[in-house]
Amino acid sequence: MRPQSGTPVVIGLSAVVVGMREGEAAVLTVKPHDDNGKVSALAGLPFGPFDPAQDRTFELALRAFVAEQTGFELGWVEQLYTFGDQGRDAPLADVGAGAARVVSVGYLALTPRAEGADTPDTAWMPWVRAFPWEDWRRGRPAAIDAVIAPGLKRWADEAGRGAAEARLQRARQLFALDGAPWKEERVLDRYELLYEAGLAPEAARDRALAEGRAAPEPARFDPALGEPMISDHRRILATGLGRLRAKLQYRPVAFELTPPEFTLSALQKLVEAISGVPLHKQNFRRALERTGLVEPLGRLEPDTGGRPAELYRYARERAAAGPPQGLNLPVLR
Amino acid sequence: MRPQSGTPVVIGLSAVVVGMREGEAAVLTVKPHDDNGKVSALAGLPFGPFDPAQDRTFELALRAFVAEQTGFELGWVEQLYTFGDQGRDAPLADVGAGAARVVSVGYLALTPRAEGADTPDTAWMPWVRAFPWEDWRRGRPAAIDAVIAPGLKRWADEAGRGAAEARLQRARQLFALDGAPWKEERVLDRYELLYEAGLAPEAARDRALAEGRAAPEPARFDPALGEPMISDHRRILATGLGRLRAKLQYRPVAFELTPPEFTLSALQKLVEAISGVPLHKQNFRRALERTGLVEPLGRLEPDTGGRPAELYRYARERAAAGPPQGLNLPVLR
DNA sequence: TCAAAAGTGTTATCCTTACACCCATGT
DNA sequence: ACATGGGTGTAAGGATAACACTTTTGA
Repeated sequence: MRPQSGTPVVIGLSAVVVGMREGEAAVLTVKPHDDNGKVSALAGLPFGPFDPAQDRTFELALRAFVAEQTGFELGWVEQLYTFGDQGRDAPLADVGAGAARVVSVGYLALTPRAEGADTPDTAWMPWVRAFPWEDWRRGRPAAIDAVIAPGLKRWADEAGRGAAEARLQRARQLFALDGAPWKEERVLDRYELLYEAGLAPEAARDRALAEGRAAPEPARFDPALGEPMISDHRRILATGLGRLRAKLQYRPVAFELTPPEFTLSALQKLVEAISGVPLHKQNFRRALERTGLVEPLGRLEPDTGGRPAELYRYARERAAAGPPQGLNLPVLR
Repeated sequence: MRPQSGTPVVIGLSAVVVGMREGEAAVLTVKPHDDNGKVSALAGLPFGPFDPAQDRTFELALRAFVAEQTGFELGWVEQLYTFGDQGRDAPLADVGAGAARVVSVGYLALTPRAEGADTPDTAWMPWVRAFPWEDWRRGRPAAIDAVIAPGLKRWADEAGRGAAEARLQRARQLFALDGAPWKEERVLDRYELLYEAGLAPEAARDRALAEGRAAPEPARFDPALGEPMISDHRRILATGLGRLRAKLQYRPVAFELTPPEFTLSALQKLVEAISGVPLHKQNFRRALERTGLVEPLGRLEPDTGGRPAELYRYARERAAAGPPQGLNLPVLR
């Protein structure tokens, strides 16, 4: 196997680190600065280079640079996806003399300890800030019908004949328009649709860069369309959240985000924060019980504001044994 | 982002191409030959380099070189995993002067047309040949208890105290020993276990290479332990099949493997060939019916050997609409 | 007429969904 | 006593798993 050309490849690693923070699901972000110390206005995911001469595996390299960059030790980690397409502002990097192609390998990491103060360079961002339309916990977000649907409609109308209907169809399916069901795990497809439709500010930026124009002033937080991120990081984040939401349904990943002891309400809040949909209390508990993955400790948590709640722990030993696993989501209403 | 060293990275692409062939699920393999035309004794997956200067996306590069190498046009394609660990015989490649680190991006591809004659260089291999223990269609494979379980037992006994029990536990869960349930989608974990336990010939080879010894004569097909492949290709294959089996249960991927018209029995045979478990006829049909993904054509297929069967087609339009999707597997017995 | 495969009916059981109500604490 | 969450009971409907039987062809 020989490379056909002199263009070198650089492999970058990025991490979607998810944890609970003050009852909200949050991701670890960094404010990148260039070599002159100028700090970017937009946040990014922790990312770093993979050194082919030194790093034995991607995962070890990832753990090392996240610890170095953010002071954070990762627990549960899994590979997400490898991004190599041109034109999504995963652009050229300088390497000695000349430009290199950057390929970035994204990872998803979960941690039960998302505490610790934010520093000037790192912060935990409630991920709903990046994707406000993904939060259905208090019902269908108004912005979907007020802003997103009209925007997509406009975009569909720009297309010729057959294409317009196909675009509308996609919009309907993904954003649950006209009574289509909401599929919470399709986070990436929704983001991609908004990107294609030009509703994500990253799209305009990438187009400008591709055409050699100056990138427009980065847009800031928009309550309907969310907060953009540097490079293709919001896309990687969407990939991670989609994967996490899907995984919730067939693997006991929720427990990678809990402290060692927790109440069932806290667990439910957690699953709701990740999946973005409200759950039916009793059915959630019954489903949990059926899995046998959780064990009451016989002790109470008094700080609930009402009746004290029983504390539970995750019975990890039983996770491997039982036939099925993973929670399912008895959606409320 | 700057590379820390002078070691270059080369990106390779590999494809797990799955199709039905004479009623069996098969993967497309190539017999690699070196520059002198000497052909390897072992089969490999189609693989090729990614050219950072020419190729816009991984997927386009993949389609191009698979077509070139095997004459095959791919249909449905999805990225599997990116393999970059050292020591799994994804070893160094020659690049001009000096060695490069090879990172390989694996893809899964499905095709309804696995016909066409084998050539000297390419062949469709029934994938059960690589993983005989994965075929439970005619009941629990005898080799599991006769060969694999004792082998794993020996391996566990080599470990000290606590470790031995952990190894046994893993073996029990993955290979359904002592009444543990069989989880058909854990193809990769099972292969990895066999590799760690030294029951896959690839392990001895990789150890020899890592220690600078000559690689042992490649072992050939073993009816219990399967047929090894070059490099880490059997691992990539296991990743692909595990993914495919899992996906069967929540996405309508089975139809990417069918011809445009098919009988329900043929579809059932197909799902059984992929998942490796026997299915309950009527419950399979009922489940299918519920999804509404399939439409009778009102015509019959006479060549069944018994009563003619009704022909169906996949109603792709309906796939996007309906709430759930994917078949589930009503396992027989 | 018989083998071979296609195709159906029926039931018990379990899971899911949904409704409504009771319990224990702090103020 | 009442507000605030924690924590049940129960019943309808639907999905699953398992049973065995009928139908239609070719040899």
